Amino acid sequence: MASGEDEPRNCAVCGDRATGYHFHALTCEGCKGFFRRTVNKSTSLICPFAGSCKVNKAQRRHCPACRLQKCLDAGMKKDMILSAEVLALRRARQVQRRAQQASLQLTSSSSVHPSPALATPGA
Amino acid sequence: MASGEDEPRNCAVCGDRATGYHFHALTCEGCKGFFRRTVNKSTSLICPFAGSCKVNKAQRRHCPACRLQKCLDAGMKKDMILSAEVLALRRARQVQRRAQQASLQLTSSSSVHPSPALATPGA
DNA sequence: AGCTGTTCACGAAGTTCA
DNA sequence: TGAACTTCGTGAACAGCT
Repeated sequence: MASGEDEPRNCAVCGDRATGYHFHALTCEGCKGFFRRTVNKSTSLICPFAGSCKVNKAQRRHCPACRLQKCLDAGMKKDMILSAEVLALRRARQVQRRAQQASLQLTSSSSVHPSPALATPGA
Repeated sequence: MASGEDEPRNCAVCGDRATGYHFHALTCEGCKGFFRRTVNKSTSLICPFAGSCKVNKAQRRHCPACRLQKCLDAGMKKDMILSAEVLALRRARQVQRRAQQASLQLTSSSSVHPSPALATPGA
């Protein structure tokens, strides 16, 4: 039992196909990105109606205010979003990694492959 | 099937070539701009005829009243037009952006040391 | 494997100007 | 008025960390 059982896994916000849990709720990629982008700018969101817009796959782009509200209702949490500090640290490490990778590549290529091109530069 | 099928994509209002969805309807650039400009002044629009004017590319400018009516019939929604508040906010942000850009330019050009330490990647 | 952020092409808003 | 343009929100694909 429960072998080939394919769960629907619908987005808790708009009903589109969910790709997993994002910020504590089962959502699609669209609502995932929307929440990260929008939750900090929530002050500038105003629903032109009474705040009761339908939020489904087709109409989710029409009213960001109601979409964000539904995100919050679905249990999405803004404190799951990585802080700027953490991101800065992550980026610094990435730079380090890349630099190290590059130097490693140079080392290995110069020691293993004695590139012949450098031997006779100007013919 | 659906191989080289080129969709007509005609404006739902006047039949001109549509450039995409505008305010919830597939329309041309002309009807898009017309709708945004006109929909708020709809009260002052009166058809001199029976309100059954033909609206096509050649005659769409003749009767704004009937053109607007056809826009609404095509499903164009006035609440898709950004509110004055949102626009004001957007403009304020643009002013900020430009000011910041200018100050950055001044800083970089007036600074003596070309330190690349400040990493501000794509915002 | 699962969940972060990042990237980037695209669609649909507004803006400009002849 | 509307063709051309700028701007920016979207979300699929991708990369990195745990």
